[in-house]
Amino acid sequence: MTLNRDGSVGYLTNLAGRLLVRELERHLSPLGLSPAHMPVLLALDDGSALTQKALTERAGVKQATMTATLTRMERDGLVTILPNPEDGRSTLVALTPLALDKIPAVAAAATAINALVLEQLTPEERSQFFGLIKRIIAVLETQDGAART
Amino acid sequence: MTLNRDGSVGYLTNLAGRLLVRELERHLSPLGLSPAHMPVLLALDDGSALTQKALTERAGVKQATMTATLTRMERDGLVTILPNPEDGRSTLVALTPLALDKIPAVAAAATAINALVLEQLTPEERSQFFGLIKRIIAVLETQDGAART
DNA sequence: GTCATTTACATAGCTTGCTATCTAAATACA
DNA sequence: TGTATTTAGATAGCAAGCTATGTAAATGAC
Repeated sequence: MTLNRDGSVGYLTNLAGRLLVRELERHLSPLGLSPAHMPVLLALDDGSALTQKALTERAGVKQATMTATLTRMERDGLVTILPNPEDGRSTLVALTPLALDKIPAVAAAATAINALVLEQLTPEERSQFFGLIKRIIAVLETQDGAART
Repeated sequence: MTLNRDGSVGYLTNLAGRLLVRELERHLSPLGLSPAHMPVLLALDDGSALTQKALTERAGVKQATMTATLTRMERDGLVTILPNPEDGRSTLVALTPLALDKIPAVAAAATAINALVLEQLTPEERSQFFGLIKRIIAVLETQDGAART
């Protein structure tokens, strides 16, 4: 093993990301929800409606991924997807009462996981971590945007 | 949006992880390789053979995930999977010459991505980041292990 | 006003992750 | 020795990520 994973930003960040998804999955599955639903739930938790495009941007996933996630959420009675009267190409997505009812429990799960991780860190370390990971995201988003050109 | 993603360890870490995978994918696809191959390639790059169990542990994925990845790699001529003469339950996995030939390019890709990200950070920030993410991983692995009980 | 381009979403097909469960070999122990 | 347990992989089935491509509506250029 020439390259070692202990010095690899990619390996470590990816592993941490997957472990966080597993943990969130454990909290959400009793609610009939899963991690990919989170950005949609949080964006629409005030009962508003957004286009698929807006949700795609907030979630940081590709458009086709969001279409698939929303299709499953509609199938499971979590969202309604209606034509946008202002633009025949787009749709407006809103949470159903079933999903809105679950919001408090979702918020509690998100808070609990954040706390589980952050309580290991001092306040200074927390802001270091947030600052560093956001800078890493910024570099990678630049690369990702450039690749699309 | 009651909870915001800017203060969510999960959202940010997961996003960074996915952006890193996308970047690695861009480097590896011209080689006929993909991100999930990396832990296998790095573990066996000296021509040695390891059991599937050992590879599973190094990659940090579940056993069934590794079986699927190795099956695809075998299909694509990247690994050989042979019965372990020492234990009839297990198998020994080794890279083929085709895969071994690609190792230098794989190492270059890994180094380039690491450098792309890390050159944005001061040496002190780099060690901060590694220290913090490893502590986060440690907490989550404890949770993950406990859930299996 | 018409045609080309752009935009929003849908669809197809793949990989990679997961859980749950099955089989067969090895190990433990009574 | 013989049965029970544990362990290593395989298999099935699903979710969620991706790329590439198709379709229909909106926009823009003339």
